[in-house]
Amino acid sequence: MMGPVHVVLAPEPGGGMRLRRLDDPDGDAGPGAVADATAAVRALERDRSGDRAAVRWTWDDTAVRYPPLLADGARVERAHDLRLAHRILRHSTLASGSGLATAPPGPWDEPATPEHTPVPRPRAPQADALFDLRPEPAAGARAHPGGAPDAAGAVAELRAQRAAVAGSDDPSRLRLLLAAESAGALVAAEMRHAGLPWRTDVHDAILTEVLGPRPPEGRRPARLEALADRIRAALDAPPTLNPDSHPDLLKAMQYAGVGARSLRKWELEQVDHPVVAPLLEYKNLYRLLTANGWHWLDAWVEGGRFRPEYVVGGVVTGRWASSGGGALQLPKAVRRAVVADPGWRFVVADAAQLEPRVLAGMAGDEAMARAGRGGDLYAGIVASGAVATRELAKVGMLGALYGGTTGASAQVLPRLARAFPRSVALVEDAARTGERGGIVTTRLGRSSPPPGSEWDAAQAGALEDAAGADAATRARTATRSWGRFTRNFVVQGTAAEWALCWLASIRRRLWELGTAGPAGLAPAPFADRPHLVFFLHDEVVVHAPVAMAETVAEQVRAAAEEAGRLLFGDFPVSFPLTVEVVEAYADAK
DNA sequence: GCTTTGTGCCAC
DNA sequence: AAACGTGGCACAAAGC
Repeated sequence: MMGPVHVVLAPEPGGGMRLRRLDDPDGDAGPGAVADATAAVRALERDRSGDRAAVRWTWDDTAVRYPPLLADGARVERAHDLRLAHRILRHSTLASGSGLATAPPGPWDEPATPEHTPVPRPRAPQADALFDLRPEPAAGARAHPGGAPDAAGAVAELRAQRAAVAGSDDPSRLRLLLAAESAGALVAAEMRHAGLPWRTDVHDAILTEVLGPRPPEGRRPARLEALADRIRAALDAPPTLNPDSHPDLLKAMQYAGVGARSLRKWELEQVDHPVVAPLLEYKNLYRLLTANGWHWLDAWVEGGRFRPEYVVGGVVTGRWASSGGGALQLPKAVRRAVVADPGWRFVVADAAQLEPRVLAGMAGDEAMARAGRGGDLYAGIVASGAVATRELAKVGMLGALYGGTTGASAQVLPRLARAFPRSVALVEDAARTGERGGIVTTRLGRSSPPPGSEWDAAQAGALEDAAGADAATRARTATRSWGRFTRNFVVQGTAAEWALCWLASIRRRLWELGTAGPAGLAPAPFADRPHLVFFLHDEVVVHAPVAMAETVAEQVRAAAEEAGRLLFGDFPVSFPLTVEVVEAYADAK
C-alpha cells in the first residue's frame, strides 16, 4: 500500500484552482491548474480509493471549498482545514513557543472574509462587558486584503502548522485535535448538503393544530387572538392592550395587582392571578409562531430538507455554533415534522451524561468511571453511597461543572468531593486558574482565551487607592465569573472533542458500509448511502435505509467506543449511548 | 429611517 | 430577579 498523497487545493489568482502535491512542491498534482476542480478531485480520490485516506487534501476553508464539490456529487475522504487549525494552534498552550504562535497576526488570523462565507453572515457577537472575546487588533495588523491565500501561501501555512505541532508539548494530541476539527468541518458541509428531511405538511399541521390556520400577513392566528382577549379580560384592560408590548403589559399587570415584576415564565408561575394561565400559554404559542412558525418554514425548508449552516468551532469551547434557522435549538414541539424518507429511518443516538464521563476521563478518576459503568452515571453515584438520590447526584454534578454556589447543588458538592476527589479537584483547579486570569486547556489542546480588557480594568480598578466597595465587588464578580467560565471550558471543550472524534468515526464507518441498492431521495453522493443529517453537541441523527438501520446503530456505538479510546486510551471510562431507530425524530426519547 | 439594546426562551 | 456554563434568535423599545 502506498502512503497517502498530500495535495493542496487553492484558488489561482486568475481564476480556476490549483492542485499541488506536497511531496513535489515545485510541481503540481496531475493537471496543476485546473478549470474543473471537481473532476480533478474526483479523479484523484478514485485513483487512490483502495487506500483509506489515500488523498489528504489541504485547503484554506472547508466551508468554502467543499460545498461546490458536494454540489457536483464529489466526496473527499479527508481534508485539513488550515483556517480552523490555525486558530487552534495560535492559542494552544501546548504550542505556545512555536513560530506560528509567536508570529504577528497575519491573514490566517482573519475571520473568513465575506467571499468566504456563502450564506448570510452571522451578526457580530455582541460585546459583553465582562466576556470580551474579540481578538484585540495588534499594532501593525491590517485587514486581510480579501483574496483567498494562493497555493504557495497555503503550503507555507501548512508547513508552519506541522512545525508547530511537531515542536509542541504533545504532538499526538494536537494532531488528533486538528484531524477531528477538520473532519468535523467535512461533516458540517455534508450535513448541510444532505439536509435534514423535513415534512412541510406535517409542520403546517402542527402549527394549524395549536395556533389555528395560517392568518393573513400581519394578523395574529386565531388561538393567539383568543388568548390575547382572555389576557385583557383578566387584567380588565382595554382592547388596545398589546400583549406583545412588554412595557404596556407590565403596566397593565401592575394596575391589576399582579405581583410579578417581569414577564419571565418562572416568575409568572409563582404568582396567583387569573392572567397567569392565559399569559403563559400566549407566550408559549407566540414563541412557536415567531421562532418556528410559517415564516421559518418559508425561509429554511426547501425541497423537503432543512439546511442549516453549522459553524464549526464557532463556540470558544470548540462546540459548534449555527447560523440561521436556529438548528441547534430545534424545539421538541416541531420535531414531529422531521420524518425519514420512505423506506428510510433515523438512527438517533445520544451520549448519556457525556460531560461528567469526560471529566472522569480527564481526571483519571477511577471511582467516577466505576459509577458510570452501569449506563446511568447518576444512578452509579447513588449506588456508590455518595448521595441519596439520582436527582441530587445530577444537580450536584452539574453544579460542579457550572460552578453553582447555591441550593441543593452546592450542598451536595462536599459529598461529591469526598467520593470523587480527582474529578472535583480538576474543575476546582480550572476555576482557580481562571480566577487568576490564567488559561486552561482541554484534553486535546484547545486553550481558553485570556480574559479581556474589561476584566483587566475591573481588577485594576479595585487596586486603585480611591477604589470603593463597588469597585471591589465588581472585581470580585468578574473574577468569579471568569473562574466559572474556565471551570466549564475544560469539560465542555473536551466533551466537544469527544463528539468530534465520534462524528469523524461515524462518518468514516457509514461510508465504509457502502451502498444499499436503489437511490433514495437524498442528494448524491448520499442517495443510496446512510449519512449524517443532524448533530447537537452530544447527539447525532443518521438517515439510513431501513435495511441498514440496525447495522448503522452498531457502528454508531462502536464509534463512541473509538472516541473514548482516542481521548483517554485504556482508561476504563465508558461512553454508553441511547440509540433508537425511528421514523420521526420526535419518536426518539 | 436605520442600527443597537434589552428581554425572554429555545437547545445542549 | 436569579442562582450556574455555552450559544442563537425574534421582537419591541431605545438610540442615533
